[in-house]
Amino acid sequence: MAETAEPVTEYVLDDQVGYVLRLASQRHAILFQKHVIGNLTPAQFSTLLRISQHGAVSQNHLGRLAATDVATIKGVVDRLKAKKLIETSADKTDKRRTLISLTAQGRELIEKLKENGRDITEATLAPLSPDERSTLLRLLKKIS
Amino acid sequence: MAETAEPVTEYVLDDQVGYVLRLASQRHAILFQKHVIGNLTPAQFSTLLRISQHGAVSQNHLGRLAATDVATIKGVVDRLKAKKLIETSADKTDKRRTLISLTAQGRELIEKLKENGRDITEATLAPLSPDERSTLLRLLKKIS
DNA sequence: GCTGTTTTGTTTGCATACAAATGATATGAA
DNA sequence: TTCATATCATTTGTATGCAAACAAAACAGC
Repeated sequence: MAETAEPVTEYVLDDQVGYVLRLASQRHAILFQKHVIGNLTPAQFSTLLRISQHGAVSQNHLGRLAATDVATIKGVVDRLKAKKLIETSADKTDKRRTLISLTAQGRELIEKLKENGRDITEATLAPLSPDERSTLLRLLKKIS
Repeated sequence: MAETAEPVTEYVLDDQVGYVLRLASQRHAILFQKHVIGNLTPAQFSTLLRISQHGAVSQNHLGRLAATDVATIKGVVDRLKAKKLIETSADKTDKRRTLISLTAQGRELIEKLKENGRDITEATLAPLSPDERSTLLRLLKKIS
């Protein structure tokens, strides 16, 4: 009953949380792209919603709100600006800052985006029961 | 009791599965980078393990095994080759194919990587009980 | 054998994502 | 006030990740 070195348990890549997180994210990305309006990316979508929630924000602050790196948020902001969904203005009290806010067009889009986001979440969670959905959310938040 | 349009439920970005998947992936990526040996990325790590499991494979097949796009797997293979962990040879029966296999150095690394991978998974899942861990894995696979 | 279709590998373009470094500006403490 | 420190925005470099298009080779059906 002793003797042999117990093989801890075989290492199965498909059972590692990082790998499965990647697979789930991949499927969600496909569904997102399929359903999203305006050719927005997930990063652009989240960023728009954060501005809508928070009002005018600096770029760095916006990055923190949307869990996006400073180097990455710049590109996102540039592209949203090119799409005329956001606009920038100088912060009078702090010359380092650029205030970012929604354009009229951006504000108009927000409600549609929320509806859109619900559809995307629904499609992603379709294989799960209501209980499983809340459990998944709870556990994902716990490891975040 | 009727009259007003029921607000479906407010749209809370932090409760959308896509956003939370991204947050969980971010934390995992940080832990991965902190613990991994040889400066491997998650993609490089998975790819090495797949070659180890499967033996010599073509590049496209390897991409499918590791859930990595053909355009992406090329870069991963290039970098693993530059690190001298894998090597390529011509497929005699199919001139289109390049067979990819581990080098001696790559084979040597595999067992350490499995140990390493267990540590990374453990760190990522640390906030969860054993039951919660298997539930999370099960639900993630279900939406993949 | 021919031919239409697939598969394989490559390249380009776009969009995250993060580390690290830099310059400009703010701010707090000496 | 001045100086060390912190914050803001930007830039560079590296690595995924996917769409689209391409040439070469293989294959399936006739």
